[in-house]
Amino acid sequence: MPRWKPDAAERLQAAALELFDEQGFESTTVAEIAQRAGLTQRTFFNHFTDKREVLFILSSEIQRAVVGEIAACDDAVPPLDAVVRALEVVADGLFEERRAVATRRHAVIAANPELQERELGKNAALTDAIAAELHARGCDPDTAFLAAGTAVLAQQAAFQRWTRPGETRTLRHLLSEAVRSLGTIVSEDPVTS
Amino acid sequence: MPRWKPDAAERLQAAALELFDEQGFESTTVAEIAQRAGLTQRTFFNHFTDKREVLFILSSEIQRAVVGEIAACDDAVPPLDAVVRALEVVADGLFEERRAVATRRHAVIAANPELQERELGKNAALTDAIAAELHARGCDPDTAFLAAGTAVLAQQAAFQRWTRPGETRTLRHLLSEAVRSLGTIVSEDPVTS
DNA sequence: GTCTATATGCGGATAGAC
DNA sequence: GTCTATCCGCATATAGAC
Repeated sequence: MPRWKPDAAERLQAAALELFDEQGFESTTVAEIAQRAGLTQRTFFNHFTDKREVLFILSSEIQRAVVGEIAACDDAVPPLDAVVRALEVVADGLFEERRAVATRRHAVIAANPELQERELGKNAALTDAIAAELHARGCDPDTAFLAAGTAVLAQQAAFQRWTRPGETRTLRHLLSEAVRSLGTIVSEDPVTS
Repeated sequence: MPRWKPDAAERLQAAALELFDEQGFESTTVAEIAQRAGLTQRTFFNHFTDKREVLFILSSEIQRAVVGEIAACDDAVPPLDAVVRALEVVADGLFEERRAVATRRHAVIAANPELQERELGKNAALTDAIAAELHARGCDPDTAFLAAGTAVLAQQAAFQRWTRPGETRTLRHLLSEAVRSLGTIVSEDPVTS
């Protein structure tokens, strides 16, 4: 019998999500979150550097997974395709089973500018990490940045749809659809043809 | 004879840029900036909501200009092309003559995470404004978001090059080049073909 | 607890426009 | 004269460093 219940970070995230949903991000204190999770404020700050960070518990894991998938991909695969395939694998492996939580989380973030800023930072970090991996695969830096940015943009669009109430299609499906839309949009541009 | 010298905001920005360049963003106080501009700390905060904002004095003007250009564009022009044309006009009209300042500004921002976060926010706001204008022109919201995001991504890549020491090509030229690169990257993706 | 810096609220002064 | 824009002074809340 363990001395403490496991998954402290996950329980803190669940408690935080509930409280942010009920009373808003700003008017919720870290002490409240810890109490609802059956832990102390000190434990909260042991797991997260600040109050916002409790909503981004999966970010680093996602980033590692995506970069790993790209690294494992055959070098002959063109850059954007490599990134999109990686995002699809991660969509199935990490996102699909968490749709309900992701939707509530998305709503909380949409309601608070501070959290939106943090999310933009996470997306930028993901883009940079992907670009670095593409560069390591032999891409020139500019192409790497554009391919990474394009893929993350498609991911954002897909994620936005995926968390809309009533939407039932998988994130993988919506991601493919977003990439196809991008193809249409770009090929319609006279400068590119 | 005016009671005060004109262009208080511009003088504050110039003073701030010098000081941030000399001693860094964090170790420069608002009082110092105001003093170098011949003004007081209170006046600084009358013009800018916080210390970072002094480096983003042109953002709202750029956003208005871009959105205006898109609105003025013929409805038959496809969405991405409309945005790219608008960015090219703004590149010539607002950026090209400020290359030296923009380069120093870019270096200061690159050296500070807080400023990078603010810049990401400005880019996201620009993307949203562009997407809203495209939507008003009849685009569906998803296409609008993707087209706006794509254009802003190309703009970011072009801007990054434009502010590299030794680079002499115009921002308009680099922007066209980035859009062409995007075309290649996306068309090489099997999902889109 | 003190010191420094950021940021805000409120009032007040003056020049130019009407 | 009144109104508005612009700027200054003072007080203060807040947060972090020491």
